[in-house]
Amino acid sequence: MRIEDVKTEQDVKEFLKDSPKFATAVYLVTYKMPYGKVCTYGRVAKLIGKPGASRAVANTLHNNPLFPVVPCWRVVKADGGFGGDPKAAAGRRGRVQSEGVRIRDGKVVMNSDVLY
DNA sequence: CCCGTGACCGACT
DNA sequence: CAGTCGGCCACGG
Repeated sequence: MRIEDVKTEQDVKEFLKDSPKFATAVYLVTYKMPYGKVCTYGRVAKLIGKPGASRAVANTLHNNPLFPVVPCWRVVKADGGFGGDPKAAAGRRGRVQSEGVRIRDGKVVMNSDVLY
């Protein structure tokens, strides 16, 4: 299964059939995130029934094998900041901003409107 | 099965 | 409001 052919939720599941259960759940939730919205690592953890696993979520998204099908750039830190390698972080910030999300001091302006 | 590794979080100073 | 601190947890070696 090639990444170019992944176009539906089923395709995503198929592509990740050999991945750990937790990782699959993370990518699936992220896959559903709407354009122009963002979510925090902690919230994603709760959404998949693993409250407290924010770090694990981050580790997982760091190795996103389905970029850009799975919009991992829409997942940010609790304070709206972008973690990881500064270069990559800047790239994700640019994408989020291009989707119309307001950025201030390098961080997403967190509010109920942009929060998924 | 223990251990180190992080794109983290919330509480507290 | 900016740091610090302890706790968290899946994953791979």
